[in-house]
Amino acid sequence: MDAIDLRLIDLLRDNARSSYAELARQVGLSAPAVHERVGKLEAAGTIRAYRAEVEHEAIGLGVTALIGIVEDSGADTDDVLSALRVMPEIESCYFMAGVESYQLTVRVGTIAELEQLIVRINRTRGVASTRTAIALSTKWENRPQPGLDPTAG
Amino acid sequence: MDAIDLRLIDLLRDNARSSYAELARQVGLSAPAVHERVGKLEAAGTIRAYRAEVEHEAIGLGVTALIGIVEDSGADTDDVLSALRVMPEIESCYFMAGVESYQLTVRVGTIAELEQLIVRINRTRGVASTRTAIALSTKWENRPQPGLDPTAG
DNA sequence: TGAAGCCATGGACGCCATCGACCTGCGCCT
DNA sequence: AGGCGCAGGTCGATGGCGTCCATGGCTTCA
Repeated sequence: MDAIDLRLIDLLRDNARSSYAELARQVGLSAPAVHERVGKLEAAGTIRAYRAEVEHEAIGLGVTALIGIVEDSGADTDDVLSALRVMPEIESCYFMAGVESYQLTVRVGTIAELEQLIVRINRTRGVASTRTAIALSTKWENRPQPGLDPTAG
Repeated sequence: MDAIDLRLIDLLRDNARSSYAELARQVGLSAPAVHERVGKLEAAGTIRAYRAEVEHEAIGLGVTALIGIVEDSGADTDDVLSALRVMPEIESCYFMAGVESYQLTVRVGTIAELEQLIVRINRTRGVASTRTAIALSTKWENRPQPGLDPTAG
C-alpha cells in the first residue's frame, strides 16, 4: 500500500469502470502493472466490490429512512443481528456506541412498506424499541473522500 | 425502464466492472444493445456513477460516525448546507424530518479528527447543536437491494 | 558481494467495445 | 387498410484493450 495504490483506489472510487489502460496512464505505469496491483488490492480485501450507484426513485426504492434500535437488556446481540441481516430493505447496519445498539439505513418504496418494516423489526426477539427518522431529501450520498496514507504523517 | 433495464442495473450494482459482453449474456441481448441501454440509463441519471467500495481502515479512514444537526430557529438552511458541502469528511448528508434537520455520515482517521470536525460543524452559522454517535463496527454497508419495477404491481 | 525475489516492461494474442449498416415490429397518419 | 417513420434490435468489422508470458533491473538480505 503505497501512494500509487492509494491513487488507484481513488481513481476507482471515482469511476469503477475505468479501463486498466486508462488507470495506467493516470498513474504512469504499464497496464499489466496496474492490473497486478488492483488484483492484489482486491485479494487483500482493500477493494471490496465495484458497484453502480443508482437513483433510488427510478428503481422503486424512493423512501429512505434511518432507524435506531435499542436492545432488550440481556438480549443476544448475534440473534438480533442475524434477524436484521435477512431483511433486504436494510442497506447499511452499524453497531453503535450509545443507547441505540444498531443504526440502520433502510430503503423501501412506500411509507406503508416502511411501516411494515418497522413493525417487523419491533417484533424481533431482543429488540426493545426503535426510533425512525425519514429522509425528506438526499443532499448527497457515498461521496468518496480521498484516502490518506496510513504509513505517512 | 423495463424488466431488462432493472436486471442490468441489478447486475451493475453487483459488479460494476462487468463487461458489456457479460451483461449481454446474462440478459439475453447482444452487446451493442446492452451498451445502448446502459448509456441511456447513465444519460437519464438513473445510473449516477460507478464506484469501488473500499475497506476504509486500509485508506486511513477507519473512524465512522453519524452526526445529527439541530438548526437555529430562523437559520438559513441553504447556508448550513453549503457549509457542510465543503467538508470532505461528510460522506452522506440527508435532510430529515424531525428535530434534527440534517443527518450526516462522516469518515475520519482518528477520534481527534472527529472532535475537530464536530467543533467545526458546531461553529457553523445556523447550527444550534449536534449529536454524534460513533460506529463501533460496520456490520454491512451499501448492500444493494434488487430494484422493483415502479410500473408494475 | 552474490543471490534471490519482487516488480515493471514490452510483446503477443484473443476478446471486447464500438461503429455502421441493415432488419423488424409497432404506432400513426392519410 | 396500407404505407411511412421511428425505436430498438442483430450482425459484421475493426481497432483497442485485457491478460499472459518472458525478460531484465532493483532492492534486500545473508
